[in-house]
Amino acid sequence: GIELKNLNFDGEIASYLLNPSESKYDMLNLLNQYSGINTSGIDADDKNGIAALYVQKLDDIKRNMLTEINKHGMNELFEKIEMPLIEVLSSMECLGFKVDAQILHDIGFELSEEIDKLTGEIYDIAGSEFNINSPKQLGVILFEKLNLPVIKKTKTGYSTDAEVLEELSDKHEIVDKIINYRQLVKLKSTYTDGLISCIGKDGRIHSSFNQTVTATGRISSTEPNLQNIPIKMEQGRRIRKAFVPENDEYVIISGDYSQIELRVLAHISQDKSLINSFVNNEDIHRRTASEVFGIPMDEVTPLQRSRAKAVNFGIIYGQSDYGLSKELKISRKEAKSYIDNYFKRYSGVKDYLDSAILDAKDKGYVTTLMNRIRYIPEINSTNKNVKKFGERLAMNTPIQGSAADIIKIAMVKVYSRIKKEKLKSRLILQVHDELIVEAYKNEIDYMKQLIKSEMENAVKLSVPLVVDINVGNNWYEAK
DNA sequence: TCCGTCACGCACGTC
DNA sequence: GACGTACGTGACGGAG
Repeated sequence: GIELKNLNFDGEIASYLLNPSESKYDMLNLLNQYSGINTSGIDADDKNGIAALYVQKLDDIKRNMLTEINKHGMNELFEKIEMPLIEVLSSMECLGFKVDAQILHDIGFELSEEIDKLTGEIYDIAGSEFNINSPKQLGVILFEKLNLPVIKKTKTGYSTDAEVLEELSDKHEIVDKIINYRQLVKLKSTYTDGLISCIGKDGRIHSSFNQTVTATGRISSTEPNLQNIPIKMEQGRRIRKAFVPENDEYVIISGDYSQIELRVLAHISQDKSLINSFVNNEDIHRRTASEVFGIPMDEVTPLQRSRAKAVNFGIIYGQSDYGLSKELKISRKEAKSYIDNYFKRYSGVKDYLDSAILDAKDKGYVTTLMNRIRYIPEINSTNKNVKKFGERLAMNTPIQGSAADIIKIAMVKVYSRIKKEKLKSRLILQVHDELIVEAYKNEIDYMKQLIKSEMENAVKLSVPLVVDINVGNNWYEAK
């Protein structure tokens, strides 16, 4: 019942923009960095004293922070994006997402039955009962009792992750059952039972959205995390059927950016070929396959397209030939040839990625479209692995972070139009490249148009931004 | 000795 | 590349 008004400065957020890698933005920290006073004598447990001092020094802190923000050209990012976003996120938290507990219970019950059945079968095959959830105990069964080959080790013992199990699957009948068991237990514990326990008295789930957690500018979601609800596998995807509108006067509308990160890459690199692909609205992975494998677009096989897709992902992450070879289960040499071919055909991308690394080296940080910064100290490490990691950060952060800038702009615009036009529809969720609106039925067509145009026109790039809109009676259907 | 709390590593869900 | 959560495990400390 209380409306937030006249928010114009938030010290935590200002400080986050000045260094998004910091783990805490508490008052003692801010005093220490921006008030100009010496905080070494302050007792960290004296919360009241710190708060009093913070308020006393607030004018200085604010002025110093704004000076720094100004120096980095982040005025617009701060004033027009992050500050207005506070109210948007607050609204999304308060509204929440209605969840049908019965659907989750039903799915949970099915999962329990299957888990029990698998558990019995696994015990029978193993010849003994043990805790399948314990990697330690599972390791003993697989690698000591059944004598399966050890593929990989962790700090503490045998690795039993999905990649390892995949490789062992044709060596012993127990392995597939364990893979299956793991999937089902994940669904049940995290998504069925986990989500049910988060449903509020109003029948809705109210996640927390944190604006100062990620180093790239993305927002994060906790208690529960609504940004990792299953979608890839049909079995898990059904969880989304439980996310429903308030009542039959509403529907769920989802608007998601098509290939936003590759479009951002096309824009910031100004690579001619990549820009051309998007301007001509081509199937981007098919085009990449055609370039990397040197064949016409209409001769690209499904396998080639899927490999090209992995190459595109790899480019965004700054992935090495080693990383790509593992991803595609091909030799390092073959992976290297894919990447080399890619950079030959998209030389603008290569030049840009090199320049991002140079930026990180001589300025110490990289920036996004809206001048958001991230320091990359790792890049000067004498440890080769740490240095390589820093290089990947330098390549990935401007891409991931610019995409985050763009959807934040869209969120502020969608939210303020809904508010100004007194619409009954409401923005309830963001999942990095997707916005979800609980839309009043009379407003469906209007909202589809509103979401699409505000998202697509959030910024002007050298390539079009394309948004796909879907409507349904639950989150599952709105895809 | 028992029990609760905590930090950590591992595994895995999303974009 | 960016996250958050569940679970098992081992260390720790207070209560009995």
